[in-house]
Amino acid sequence: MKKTNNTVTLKDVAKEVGVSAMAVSKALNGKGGVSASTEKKILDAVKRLGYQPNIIAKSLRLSNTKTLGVVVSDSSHSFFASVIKGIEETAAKEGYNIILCNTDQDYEKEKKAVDVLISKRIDGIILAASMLTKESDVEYLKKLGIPFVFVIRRSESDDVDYVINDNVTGAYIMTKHLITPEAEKIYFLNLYKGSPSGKDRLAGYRRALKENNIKYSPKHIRNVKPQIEEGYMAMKKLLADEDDVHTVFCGCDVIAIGAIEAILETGRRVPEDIRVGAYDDIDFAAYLKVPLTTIRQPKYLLGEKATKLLTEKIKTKSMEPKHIILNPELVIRQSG
Amino acid sequence: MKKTNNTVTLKDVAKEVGVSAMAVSKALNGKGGVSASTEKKILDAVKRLGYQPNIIAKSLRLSNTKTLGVVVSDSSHSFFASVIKGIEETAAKEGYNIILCNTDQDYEKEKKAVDVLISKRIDGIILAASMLTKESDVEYLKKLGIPFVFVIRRSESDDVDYVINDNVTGAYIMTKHLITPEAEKIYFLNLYKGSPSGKDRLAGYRRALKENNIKYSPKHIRNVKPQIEEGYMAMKKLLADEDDVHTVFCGCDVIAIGAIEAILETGRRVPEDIRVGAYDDIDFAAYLKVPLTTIRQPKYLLGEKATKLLTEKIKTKSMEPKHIILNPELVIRQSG
DNA sequence: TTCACAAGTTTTAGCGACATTATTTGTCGA
DNA sequence: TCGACAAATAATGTCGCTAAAACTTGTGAA
Repeated sequence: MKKTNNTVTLKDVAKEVGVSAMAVSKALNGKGGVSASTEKKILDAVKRLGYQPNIIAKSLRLSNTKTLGVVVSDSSHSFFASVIKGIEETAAKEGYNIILCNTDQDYEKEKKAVDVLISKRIDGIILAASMLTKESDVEYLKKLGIPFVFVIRRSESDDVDYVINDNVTGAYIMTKHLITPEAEKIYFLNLYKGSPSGKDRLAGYRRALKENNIKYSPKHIRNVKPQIEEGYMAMKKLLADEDDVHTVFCGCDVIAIGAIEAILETGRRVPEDIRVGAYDDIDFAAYLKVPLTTIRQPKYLLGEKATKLLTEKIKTKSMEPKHIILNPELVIRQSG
Repeated sequence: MKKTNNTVTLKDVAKEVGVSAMAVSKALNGKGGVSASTEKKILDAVKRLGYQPNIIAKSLRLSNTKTLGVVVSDSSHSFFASVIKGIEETAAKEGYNIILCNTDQDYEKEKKAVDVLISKRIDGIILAASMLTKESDVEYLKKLGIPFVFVIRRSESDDVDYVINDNVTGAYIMTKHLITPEAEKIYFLNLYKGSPSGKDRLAGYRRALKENNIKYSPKHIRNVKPQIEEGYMAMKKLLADEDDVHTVFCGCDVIAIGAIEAILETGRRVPEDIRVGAYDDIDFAAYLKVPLTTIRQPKYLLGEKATKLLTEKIKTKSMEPKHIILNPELVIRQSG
């Protein structure tokens, strides 16, 4: 194949200066073994010719790509987008790029995404709000032979790395906050069934109920996908089914937005008629119709910590799994 | 270097089946030239050994990476995040991955990001809300020798590809909408100075004023960065400086959110005391304290069109630049 | 039977960088 | 002046893949 584009290679620089390709390589990587004078000449020529090293070739030779894979269900979701920002910026600081893949909460799509990333020989994977949370999925990931870290959502298995917020405590704090002498029951529009975060939040919710002698009933729980529309529908249905809805804990801010929309539509007020608690503290939480009382997850930090953990694993090739669990924080605004 | 990980290569598969590596390559790429029987044997072995082609090696050989670079000022910004989603999903459909880079609105950082992407031999670049809009920047990009497409924000030069919404018309429509018999002036918290989108929106704004015999004055214009905080501060200052603020056109939704916050804080009402128009129609625009009357940009579509344009350019190696200009749409809610 | 031809298959030759090994050069003491 | 040794530089081979060229077959017409 003929060289169509004007790409400058190591060899070109070498020829220009009148040295071997190896000398150029050494000079550029600062490994020594080159005299100061030739190094200067080489660096000059590099600048003059506008040489850009071909990282692909380097990757093949060195079998690392300085690239991380990031798999996420929906990169446009406000909360995820903030985490991704933390991932990207931290990765950049550590000398990595990220390849971003959306999975649409689709199990098969996520597996395919992982396979593609493996093909592209990324150095590690960050699974953000992954669906691959089962033991068997973790087995699958381990066989791939590259480090990976869960973030936002943990896996069922504890034998892997993850960075999450303390969902049990977060839900506990919020539930406790929502409990008042008058509140004899608290409805919970929890995350979708099977979500590990949802399970943890349920545990926190139940603990708070128990401590306050409120009877737990599965009838008060609904499972909802994290979309405004879904929150709206779920709330609509809840209001139609029950006539004692006065306190609702929503599994995430987005659900809460939909839920509040549904509540207001019926002429009821938030929080006067129905108090609504949420979870996440997305960027717009304070600017909504009813500013959300919610549990703040350190979004950016989640991404940052996950990335640092992953790059650390890549560097050290350490194997024992770490769990980083960040503290949630109650943010009281108006909704509850 | 010794092979540390258990990576399976073409050669391994070939040996397993008892054919040449070439045969395996052909079989996998469906190029023909392999008998049906050996093909079957090869495909079996591939599955059995769990072979994953090394795209890095393939890239080096074929000098394409099936990867696009996406450079954006802030990937967590709601509007940009939606565009990126469109980019990523479309890219995936076309068989590409994306490498995402944040630039923080920093000119130097953006240039560096482009250089890294070039080093990684991506097949094309999408510049989303880029700072590299000057003629000289375009020169620089062209010298790189790979196709690139601007999206969201165009460059000064018309000699490049871009996909934008019709900012002139959008601003015109909004301004016209804001003009009433009583409104004798319309303040404009426009995008930052030097932004091509800002210039276009200013043009649309002025056209609407002219058509309605309202005198244009630079005193009514402020330049604001697209952040809530900045919108808040700008509005605060505007209210302090002027006592005839009754209509404000904000350069984007995020600015409007901050501006409305500032207005409400002074005890004034939106839209009763001050009408606020915005631009973008971000995902949460309908759920804010004062649901935004705004100009809808087709977010996802911007990303989709830009990606299709870029992959098309890569495929055909066509050179003449295309401009895709999408229609903006007035969405009337409550703010104005 | 012989030969032309096509289909199937293997061989060769890189893509661009760098680790490793081989070679040249330069310096200095004896 | 010579040899020894270190420093600088060059040559070679490889990462895994595939385009192109070279080589085998097998088939059917002459």
